[in-house]
Amino acid sequence: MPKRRILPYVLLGLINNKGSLSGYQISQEFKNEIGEFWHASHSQIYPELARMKDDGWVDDEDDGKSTYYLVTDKGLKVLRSWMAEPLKDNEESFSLKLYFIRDEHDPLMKTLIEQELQINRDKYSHLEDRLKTVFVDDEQIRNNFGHYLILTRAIERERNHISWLEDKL
Amino acid sequence: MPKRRILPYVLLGLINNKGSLSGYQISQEFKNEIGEFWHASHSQIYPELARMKDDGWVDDEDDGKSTYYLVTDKGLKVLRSWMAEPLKDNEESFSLKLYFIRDEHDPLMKTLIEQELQINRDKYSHLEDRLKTVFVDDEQIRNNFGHYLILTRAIERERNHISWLEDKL
DNA sequence: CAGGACATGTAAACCGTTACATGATTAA
DNA sequence: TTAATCATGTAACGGTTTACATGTCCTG
Repeated sequence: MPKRRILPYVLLGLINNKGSLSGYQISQEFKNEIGEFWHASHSQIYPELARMKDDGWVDDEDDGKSTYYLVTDKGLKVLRSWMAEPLKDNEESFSLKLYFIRDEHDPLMKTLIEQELQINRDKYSHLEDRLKTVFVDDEQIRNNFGHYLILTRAIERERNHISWLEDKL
Repeated sequence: MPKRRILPYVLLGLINNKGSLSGYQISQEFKNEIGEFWHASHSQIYPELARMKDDGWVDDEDDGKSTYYLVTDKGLKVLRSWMAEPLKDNEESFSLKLYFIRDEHDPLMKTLIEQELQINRDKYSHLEDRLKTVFVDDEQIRNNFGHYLILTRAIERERNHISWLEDKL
């Protein structure tokens, strides 16, 4: 399977979050929190917006200074359908999709958190197994100390993430 | 500046950790913990190993079945020099470099943790500032609930990471 | 003896960054 | 008035993935 292009969904989500945005404004958005999970340079953004307009996902309004884009009904459907797709293994998708939820009571939120919880519980138990099988004795730890550290760190990170997710449910 | 190629350093670090590895074994390694931070497919690994051999970073030994690679003195210097470079903003480099530290008492460990701590304290205070400026009232939170969640989650993640780093020092 | 794992290699496609360009507006 | 920011666009380059290829070895 080809690597899933998610840039168009990110753009849809950003525009939808703010109501309307210009290409330049989108490029500025990536300096904020969204930039923790995704980034795109202006040379990607402008052509992508043009393609999205061709596909009828967005409309544009030009005020003479900038071209502002708005999500169409079709675009909103595309966005929601992407957001409703089951999460894959990567945490970025979870964060991105969560970021694009505006309404406190959107039912998608619970689904997302439950999916992420499942993924992370599996990962957690996998990491614990690895710790037990790879580091059977102290010598293993002493001779691969960095590996030991990042593994225990990963376990602690998962634990922290899981308890946050449980708390939000 | 061109995007820094770190694949050769990752290969050096992996081979150095295990003593010797074949291309195939390296591709399998990415299924383990290292895969959390970096991945490469075999179509990248084999040509890269050939280049590294040309550059004298590794030697190879063929047992008829597989070609095993070993880090040369020159390769070890290259690896250590990369590991000693100041960390940039991304956590992957920290994890990778830590992973490549075998000896519990390697002085590089303290330096790495201190650098990572500095980076994360800065990030933490930046995120706290963002929270204060973006979410000034409850209405902001209600209307951008996903954004609010991922921001508070990011803050909690940093807090957890920072206290782990402090603990290890 | 067939299917899966081992083992290595190259070519094409894809996606993203950097660099190259241009011009308007605004603040020092 | 000049440097920075706003604003948009395209071309070249580079790194990674996917697909195409091939052959061996081992296990059920």
